[in-house]
Amino acid sequence: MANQLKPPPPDIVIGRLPLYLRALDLLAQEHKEVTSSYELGERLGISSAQIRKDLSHFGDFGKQGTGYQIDFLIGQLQHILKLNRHWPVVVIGAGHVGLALVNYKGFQDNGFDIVGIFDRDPEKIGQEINGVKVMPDSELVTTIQEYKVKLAMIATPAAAAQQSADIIIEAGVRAILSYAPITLVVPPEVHVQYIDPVSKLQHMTYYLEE
Amino acid sequence: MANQLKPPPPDIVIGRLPLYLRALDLLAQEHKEVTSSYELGERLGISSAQIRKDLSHFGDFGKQGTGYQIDFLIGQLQHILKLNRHWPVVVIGAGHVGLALVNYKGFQDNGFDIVGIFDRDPEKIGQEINGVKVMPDSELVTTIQEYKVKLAMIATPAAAAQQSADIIIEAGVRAILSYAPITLVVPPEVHVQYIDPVSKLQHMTYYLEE
DNA sequence: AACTGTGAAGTTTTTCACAGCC
DNA sequence: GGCTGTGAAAAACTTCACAGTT
Repeated sequence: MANQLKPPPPDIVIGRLPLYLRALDLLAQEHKEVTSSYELGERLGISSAQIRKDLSHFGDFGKQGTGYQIDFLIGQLQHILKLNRHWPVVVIGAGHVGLALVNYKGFQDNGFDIVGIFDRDPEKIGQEINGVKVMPDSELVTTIQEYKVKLAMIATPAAAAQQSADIIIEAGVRAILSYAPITLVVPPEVHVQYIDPVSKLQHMTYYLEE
Repeated sequence: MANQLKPPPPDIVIGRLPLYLRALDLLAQEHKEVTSSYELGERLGISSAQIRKDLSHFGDFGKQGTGYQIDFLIGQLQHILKLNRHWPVVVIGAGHVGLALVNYKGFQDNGFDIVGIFDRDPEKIGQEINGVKVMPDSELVTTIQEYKVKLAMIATPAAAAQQSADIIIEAGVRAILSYAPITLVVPPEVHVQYIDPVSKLQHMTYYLEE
């Protein structure tokens, strides 16, 4: 008999779930109780078929003729993405980018708790931003272990990013959001996402007329 | 006779060109003169075949047996992406995110000149960050027209983002990098890219163990 | 020997279109 | 009538593999 293991949902599908969640949160704020793949699709600029197929990887969340119960679907997506808990996060690098991250309200609002920001420059140690004290790199490993931190944001110069990544992975970090414009080399069990506004601007200049 | 129009290069390919450019810039800084699709691929975690195919949409830039002349390829990519000039950019919203953008060195280093940052809050007007004065929204349209600004970064709260987009598009902006966590509705000739660190973290928590 | 450029093959992703249910 | 879930079809994207050039 053939092996009937379902393939895991594609990563590209996982990446869209946060968008669905955002749109659903907005609908809930508008006191709507039910929505459809058509309404969601229109709000997100995505086809309704794609939304239905994406969700079908995880279960039958809708009702034919009716659509999706918004509260219920939010709960399901939060469960799938493991968002029904708080996640401690560390920020590496206390330059302009690192400080902006600590100041950004969106993390706290969505259950990502910044438990520390770290820098190798002694000048920066001790200052407090948004209730978080800048600590020396020497405390990085103990902090990660103490809070069982799995998530980190790297906001160091490019030259320091790989070294930082090596240290925090060794200490237990398993997912990195990097603002440094270099490709990090990490073991396969570690996930990395990049944010590079310059690359996104350069992508769009292609389409601009001179 | 059949119509022999080549299809335009896929958008996903355009999106990788800035990465290639970054890797090439690094190689040039290391005083290397020649590279190969294999070396580039290894540095970027991309297959060599994909790099060759991507580049082949725009011309024959390499030499068989040798590889790619780094300076030459940098020049070609800059030309393709229209980076052999400076681009004026406006920032909408002078909160933490907007201010961090004005402070970020990467834009200036890559030819993106922030010519103004705007806010509707009178309290914020007049302060100067990194040589740029915060101006009231009322000066937005005239500034865009004066500098012929085609690129904008939106760093307002979600609730204000669509309205800001409408205004700047009307004034002439054709590409928007939005930090607001909502999908903007824009006419087809306007390009939009989003940066949402929360969504990227949520994408990765899927893969973490509880 | 080393490496490009590229058709062809393979894989992934999206869209279509409709049976089935409310 | 309105909407989901889903096989099947279509489209998009990536990799293979190799002829051709230096």
